Parts: sequence; structure tokens; C-alpha cells
Amino acid sequence: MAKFYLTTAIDYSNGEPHVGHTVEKVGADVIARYRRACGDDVHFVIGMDEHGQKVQQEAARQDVTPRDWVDRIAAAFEDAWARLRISHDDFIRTSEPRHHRGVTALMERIRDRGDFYRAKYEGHYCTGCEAFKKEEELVDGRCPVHPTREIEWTEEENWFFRLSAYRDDLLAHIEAHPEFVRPKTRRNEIVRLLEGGLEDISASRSRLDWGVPFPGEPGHTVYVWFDALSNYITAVGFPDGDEFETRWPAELHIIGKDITRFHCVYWPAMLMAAGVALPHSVWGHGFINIGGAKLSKSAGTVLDLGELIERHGPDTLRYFLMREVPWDGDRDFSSAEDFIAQLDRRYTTDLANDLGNLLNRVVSMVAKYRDGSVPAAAGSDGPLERARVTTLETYRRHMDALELHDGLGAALELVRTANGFVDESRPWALAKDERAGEGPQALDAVLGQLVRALGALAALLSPFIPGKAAELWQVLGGEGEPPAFDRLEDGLGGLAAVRPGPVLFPRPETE
RNA sequence: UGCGGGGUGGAGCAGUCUGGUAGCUCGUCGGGCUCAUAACCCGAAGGUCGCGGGUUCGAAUCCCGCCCCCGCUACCA
Repeated sequence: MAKFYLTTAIDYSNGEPHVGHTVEKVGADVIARYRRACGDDVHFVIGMDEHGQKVQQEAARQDVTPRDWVDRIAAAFEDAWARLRISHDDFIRTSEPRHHRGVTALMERIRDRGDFYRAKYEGHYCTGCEAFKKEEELVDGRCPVHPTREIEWTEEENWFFRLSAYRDDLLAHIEAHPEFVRPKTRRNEIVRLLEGGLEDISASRSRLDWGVPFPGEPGHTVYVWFDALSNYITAVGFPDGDEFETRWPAELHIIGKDITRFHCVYWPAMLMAAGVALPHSVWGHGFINIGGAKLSKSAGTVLDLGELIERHGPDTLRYFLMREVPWDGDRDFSSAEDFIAQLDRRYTTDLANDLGNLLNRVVSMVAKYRDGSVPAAAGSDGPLERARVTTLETYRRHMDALELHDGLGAALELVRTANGFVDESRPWALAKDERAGEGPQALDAVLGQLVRALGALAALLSPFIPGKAAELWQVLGGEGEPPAFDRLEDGLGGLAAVRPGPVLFPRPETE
């Protein structure tokens, strides 16, 4: 059984979860569920990034302690993930003792190997951004983002990390392991960045106390990226847990494309500096845009996550995000209203009209013409059977390559093929022929193929819409969850009598 | 400024690497079917493939130039 340690970026605790956060978690969950169906030993970790000044400030604004604030936000995220059926095995929070312990150990290890040094950092500091600004970034001597605030000339002595020393090793690593940064366009960006040369980065902060204390340097905390990125190893017990030995290195980090730099440059350099193995691969996914821009506050209020989940159920939102947003790129919706219109459209056309109706018509026919069950292997050499086998291959090829939207597309194509097959083979006419004295083989073959195609669809769709896929499987006469891929044929052969029930995806008008 | 991505029928996209009748989903219109959630199936209309030049028998696809949109350009995460 191949191990598969999978992570997502940990979400920053400066606000409530919104639909932008969900693409990444749902996509990662699809991968986790798919790998489990392939028989892998999956360990799936998500979590929260809870340190940093923004968190401290937001807590102060709400007149609560940082601890109370992050607890509240973490609960909101965990609730959202539960409602979306995210199947993570662990939820790491950077304010946890296990994380502090691991970060401390990592920093000590890098320090002992000699890649930290003290240096003075000085420049124009914007208290709004909590960041140093370059001279040329300022407008009229002020930060363009926070023009009402004074810019302060500030100097502080910090610990720095010798990132620049790792440029050649990083380039060599990416060269030797092209799958380290995916998709390809992200890799090109990182290679260009590396070719342009690296500057050293801060490893500590002296003006912030909501964080992990920097070892041996009272008053300093660990710079947030060293803190945040470490979650991937502290979640599996770094430095000394047994789990660390068996789980690490991770197979796959799923992240937003905006933070590939941190995951494909800083993170591997940190690990190299500490003498820890590098993760196998990083995947930078794209984003939902509204009107050509990132999700804004106003769009966020229209696209309330809770309402989106409720609208047609969690599986439908999962389906929509995976179908509509390419896993390797962006998807632009012209407005928040358009987003909802497209969600409704996908629900009605793909799930209700195509898949739900297919199931309904097949189950009705099996019940009506065959009293609920068809002979196990009927029609095993038919055209739909061949389409089913081809679909499974196409699906797995795409899923293995993390082309999730294409994997899903392959499944939906089988739905359309099956609907066409019904019309072409005219089972209602075959039933009439039987009443006129023909043998049962022809109709058995048609219905058998349809039942098995739907059973296969339950398995293929299970990573995307786990709840509805299980219902689908059970309506077809299966028990429990759809089978894993290596047991799919047996599972399909063992389908007993159909169990007609309420429609799987009711059309909104008839709800 | 530099780097990267994009500009294809009403909408959203694929095709560009490996030139050769422009494809898919949705929408619109027409037809078919009756097993089904007024669902399903078939067909049709609709495109100067951002603009200009070039290479070629032939370019959305290759080369040169230009225009527009988006992201990144390094310590917010």
C-alpha cells in the first residue's frame, strides 16, 4: 500500500472562511478520496495559520485575546470543512504546542548548521502593511495602500536566513524533478525567479509577540513563513515522532498559485538547510475571479459560503467548483450573481437532467420490465460496456495527472453516452417485442449495461460527490460506499435488485 | 521596467508544442422519442480564431511588430 501524505495550505486566521478557501480544500479532498479509492494509505492534513500581526490586530479590534480569536476562527473553518465533507485526517493549528515544539526544533537545526545570521534591516516601515517599503513604492512619501498613516524610518536587528546560498541547489532539484513544481506554468515562473537570483530573507521578527519564540533570542518570534510552512512536518510529529519517519516526505502540497514562491523556494531551502527530505511535489491551483478581479468583500457577501452549501447541498457545490474551475488555472465569473446562476445551471443540467434523470429512467425500467433486477453479466460485450471501460481509463489517466476537471469531464461524458444509448437501443420497444414473443436477451443486455455504467459512475464520482455517489450506489442495489477501483468489476457484478427511491437531484421547481 | 498568463460564434472554454475541412458545454431554433425529474436523443443557425506583416501549396497553430486584459515583481499571508 503506497503511502500518500497530502496537505493543503493552512488558512490564515484573519477572517471567516469564504468560497475562495473552498476550491483548494475540495480539490485536495477529491485527490485524497481518489487516492484512497486507488488503495493508497492516505494521510490528509489541513489547518490554520494563526500567528502574525494581522491576527493580533484583528483580535484587538474585536476586544478579545489572540487565543480566543483564533479559536473562534478555527471553529468556523472546521465547521465549513465538515459541512463540505472534507475528509482530512488531521487539522493542524500553528498555535498548538506540537507545532511550537517542531518549529523550535527546526529553527535550532538550521541555526546549528549555520544558515542564520544577525543583520540590521532598515527602511520605510508602513504600520498598516506591517512591512518595509522600498523608496520607489511610496507615493508622496506615504504607503499607497495606507495613505493616512505615517511612514516610519525603522531599523531592527533580525535573524536572516541564507536563502541565496540555495539557488543552485534549488535549480538543480527542479531540473532533476520536474514534478516538484506543477503545473508547468508554475514551474516556469519559479525557474525564472531562481535564475534571476535570490535575496536572503528574515527568519525572525522583533516587533511581534504573537508567534513562536525564536530560540535563544528573547523578544524575537519566528518569522511567519518559517512558522507557517513548518506545519507540514510538525503535523506528522517532527522532530521525533514515529509518524514523521513513516509519513514524511509529503507526496503533495496543494497550494494557491500566489504562494508557489514560498513553497517552491523558501520551503525546500529551509528543509535543505535543516537536512530534512523535500516533499515530492507542489501543485499551485488557480482561483475564482469575479469580474476579472479577486473575490472582493462585496462579492463575498453575495457568495455567502453557508448559503452556497445550502442552495443545492454540499455535493453540488463540490461538483460545481471542480467542474467549473479548472484545477490548473483560473475561472472568471462576470459577477457574483453570475456565479450563482452558473451554479444553478450546472445543478440542473448536469446533475438533475443528465445524471439524476438517467438513474431514474434506468431504475424505472429495471423495476417495470424486470421486477427490479437483471442477470449479472447481461450485455457484457455491448457498446456501452466498452465506453465504460474506456471512460475508466481516461478518468484515471486524468486523475493521476491531477487534471481533476478533466477526470470529472470524462465521467460526465459517460452519462451523456448512456443517455444516448437508451434512446438508440429503445428498451421500451424491446419490452414490447418480448410481449410479442421475443426472447429476453436483448432487453437484459441493454439494462445490464446501463446498470453497470451507473455503478461505475458511482465509483468515478465518489471523490467529487461522496454523499450522492453513495446514494446512487445504493439505489442500484449496492451496499455502503461504491467500491474501490480494484474491486469495481466484482462490485458491479454483485449489484442486487434496484431500490427505487426519491430522485437523487430534484429540479428546483419541483422541490 | 522585467517576467508569466490570456484575447476563438450570445456566455464559458478546448484546440496552438507535433501547420491541412474550427471543436465542446450552455443558450437559441427545428425535429424525434415516451423509459424518465416538461427530463432525454438528433439536427440547424451563429465565428474576420485581438490587429498588421511574413514564411508556406496551406496558419487559430510557426516567425516579426503592435494593441488590450490579468497576475507576479520578493518579507501581508
